[in-house]
Amino acid sequence: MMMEEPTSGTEKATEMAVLEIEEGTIAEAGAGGLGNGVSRRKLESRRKLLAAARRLFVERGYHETRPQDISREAGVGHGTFYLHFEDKLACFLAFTDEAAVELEYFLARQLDGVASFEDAIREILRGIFEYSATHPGVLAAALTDASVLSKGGDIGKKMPTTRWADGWAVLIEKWKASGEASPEIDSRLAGHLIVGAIKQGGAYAARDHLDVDKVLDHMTKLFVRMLKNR
Amino acid sequence: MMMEEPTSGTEKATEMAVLEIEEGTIAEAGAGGLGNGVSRRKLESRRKLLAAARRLFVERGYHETRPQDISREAGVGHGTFYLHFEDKLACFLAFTDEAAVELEYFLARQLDGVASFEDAIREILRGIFEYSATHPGVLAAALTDASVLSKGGDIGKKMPTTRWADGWAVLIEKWKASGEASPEIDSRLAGHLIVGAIKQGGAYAARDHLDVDKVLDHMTKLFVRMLKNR
Amino acid sequence: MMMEEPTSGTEKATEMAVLEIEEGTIAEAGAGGLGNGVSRRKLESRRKLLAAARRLFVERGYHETRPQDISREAGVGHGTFYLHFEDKLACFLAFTDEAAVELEYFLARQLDGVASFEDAIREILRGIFEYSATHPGVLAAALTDASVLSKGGDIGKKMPTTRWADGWAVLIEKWKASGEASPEIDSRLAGHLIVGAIKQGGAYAARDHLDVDKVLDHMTKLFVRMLKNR
Amino acid sequence: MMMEEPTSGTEKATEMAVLEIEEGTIAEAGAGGLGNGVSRRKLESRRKLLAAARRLFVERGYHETRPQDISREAGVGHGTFYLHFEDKLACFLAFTDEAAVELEYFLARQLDGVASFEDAIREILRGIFEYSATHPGVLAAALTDASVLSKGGDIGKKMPTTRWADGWAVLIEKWKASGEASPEIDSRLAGHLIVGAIKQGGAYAARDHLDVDKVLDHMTKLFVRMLKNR
DNA sequence: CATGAATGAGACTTCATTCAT
DNA sequence: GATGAATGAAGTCTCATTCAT
Repeated sequence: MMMEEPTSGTEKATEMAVLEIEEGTIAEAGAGGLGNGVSRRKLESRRKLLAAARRLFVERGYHETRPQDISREAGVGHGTFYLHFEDKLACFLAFTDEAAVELEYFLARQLDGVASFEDAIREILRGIFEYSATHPGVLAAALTDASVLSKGGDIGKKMPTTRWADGWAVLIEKWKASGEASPEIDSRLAGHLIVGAIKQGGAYAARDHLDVDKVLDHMTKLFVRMLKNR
Repeated sequence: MMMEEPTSGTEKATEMAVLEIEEGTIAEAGAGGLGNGVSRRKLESRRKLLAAARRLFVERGYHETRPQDISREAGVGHGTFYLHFEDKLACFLAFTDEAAVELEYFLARQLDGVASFEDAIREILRGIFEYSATHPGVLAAALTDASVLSKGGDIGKKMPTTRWADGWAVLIEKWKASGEASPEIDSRLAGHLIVGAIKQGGAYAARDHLDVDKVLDHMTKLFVRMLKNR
Repeated sequence: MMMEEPTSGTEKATEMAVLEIEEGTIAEAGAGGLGNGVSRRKLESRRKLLAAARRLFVERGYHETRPQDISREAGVGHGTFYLHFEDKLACFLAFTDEAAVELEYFLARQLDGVASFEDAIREILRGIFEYSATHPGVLAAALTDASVLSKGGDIGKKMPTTRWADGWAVLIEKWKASGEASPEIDSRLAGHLIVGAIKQGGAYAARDHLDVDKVLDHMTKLFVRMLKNR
Repeated sequence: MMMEEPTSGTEKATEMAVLEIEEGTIAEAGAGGLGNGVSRRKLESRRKLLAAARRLFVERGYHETRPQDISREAGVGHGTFYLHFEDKLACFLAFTDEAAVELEYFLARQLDGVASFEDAIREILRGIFEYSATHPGVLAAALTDASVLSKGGDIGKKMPTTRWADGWAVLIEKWKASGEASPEIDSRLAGHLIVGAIKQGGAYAARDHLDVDKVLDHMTKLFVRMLKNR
């Protein structure tokens, strides 16, 4: 559910989300007539590269994907890759960011009009699982440990893991304020624990082909128990 | 224990365990002549290689550690590496197993005579944190995602992550039986969630230099809340 | 003295030399209306490119300077480079020619009204050293070995080295005719020796931060000794 | 005479000189039985690589010679190159050193029993020209400007140019002491001038196919005039 | 005429593994 | 059993040049 082969159905949603973002950018670029042609061409290349990168990073993982493969898959020259990304790592981080933005956008919808704390947790998890179902392997790939990416240690960029942990922390703070979550919880730590648990649990569920609904149910219950004010 | 898979009770505090075996060997050697000497030499090489591998895998990670480095660090010839390990991956898995065994042995002590469920969780976590303090980086390295290790996908071996998740599952089952943990918990899933949470939480705590005791306290509370029967 | 950072003082002289050529062109263009605008625009681009090329070839050397760098430094598009120069080598040779013309123009002034043979040598050297002081690195760059420039061997163009060696040969012939220089000297060979000596000596003086006046004095004496009729 | 096509006659002398040096090394290694086998194999590889490097650097120049070409020419694997040289530059410098040692050894013979200052100059030049005749292109290649070799500027190693300039400086000092050379000469500067002159003059003579004996004669005369005490 | 995105051959270097000694 | 020299496929990235806009 959270790993393995990329599907065809995937790309539609992906491209949609990406398009929306890019449309925004283009829209911002404004009414200019000339610049847009150039810009469009370059953006098109970048889009193709990023889509190819996503496919390959998901399918093969970071170390098994060569810039060359990405270029070929994207149907552009080898050099074009380096026109858009400083290096392989930058490309991976761009993929990772894209996935994060995409999931967050996805979740935002999921949470629309959700009232209770328990429902929110369930809907977020449901969103993640649905995203994982329609974008197989993307989350697993995007959550790749930063430590295996760079030679010199720190990357400097905020990886999705941290980003999402922070997101959870914000939510937990809100629930603490509303009295739904226990006031004694360290929300940042709890955020990290939850993200770690989701990552591991998702991988386990995918590997052993567990029933998604049951897992969702269970995880919801466990997280609620962990956080709920009593 | 001559080649291949590292052993069960063996690697106490690695070096200690090895010493014990060697003492055994030496004792045995008593009457023996040639064969034993050879065995000792081989074991000695393997021990040095494994110790070097651990140092380097911890310090630099899997991809940044080359068999040559391990051999040099161990003070043996490069070819010797392949007398003891089929390939680099096998060596890493041996390290990983060693660390798992070591931690389990460490935890076994920690749990001696612990009665209540809450105390058990606290003591296990305390054990993990203490082990991490005395063996910095080892757990993080040993928990390296299987997906970044091999080219062809599956490894076939049970990685520490799974192993420890199973361990937690067994404990949870026990606690369910004694009525301390909620009967409705899926212990295997919960085991994975906990391992993921510990991994992520530990990395977060280490990265941000959090106070270990506070983290320990918090994590204990959260896990207890998650599991406890009410 | 003969190397290092390009200065502002440089550009004035450069532009002057180039301007003279351009003025000719513009004058020729005469009454034309449209053509002139285009021509001016094109010349402007070429001038900017050449100035940028000089800065970069001096600062980084031939192999470390890419056409792209030159274009960016010149503030024109990358493609524009190839509108003005057949390839990178042609651009370098243009730079080299420009420097040669410039130095010759510079020296012509220096030699105005110099009578004796010894004074002439001293004034030429002084001119070279002054030029080097106000155009740091330009001569060193312009004297780059032809052999490191092209893949296929010969370049076909006369490089400054040869050009200047020929210049010295002409002078020496003159001095031979006037009885000041020894008649038995092979002036072409001597010209090359002198140019080689100046190049090497200048590099040495620059590298070791020698006192310019002393070096000038010494070199003058040595060359005079070498050539003088006795 | 000092450039262009490498010949067959070349290699014999080269290898001889190299062998002598290496025999010395091996001899030093002493009577050891075991180590020698290994050492011999490695030295053999290095010798083949260095011979290949010399051939290619001479024939094509530094920038047109790839490590890969050197390995193939030497009949060893690509990786072997990096077993012996840290990088391409290190290999070039090794070649350069070898040539310097070789020429110095060559010249030492030439100078045996030469008494007068004029004879010494003539014999040194004759030695250089003879070396150039039997090792075509080697000196021109070895005298490659340090500035075109490395990206970051300084190399740190003393190039043959400097080395030989220093050699001349020592000789000139000696001649000054014996009263043969003018006492007012700055020997270090003069050394550089002479090396530059020889380099340039040699290149000119080679390019224009001048008669070696005439050039030798002329250069001797000019240098003697330059240095002689009167 | 001007632009700058695109190109792809090819540069240098690394490293897991083998094999002669 | 031990050694370490040797291997060569593969990796990442550059850059002189072209060409669609």
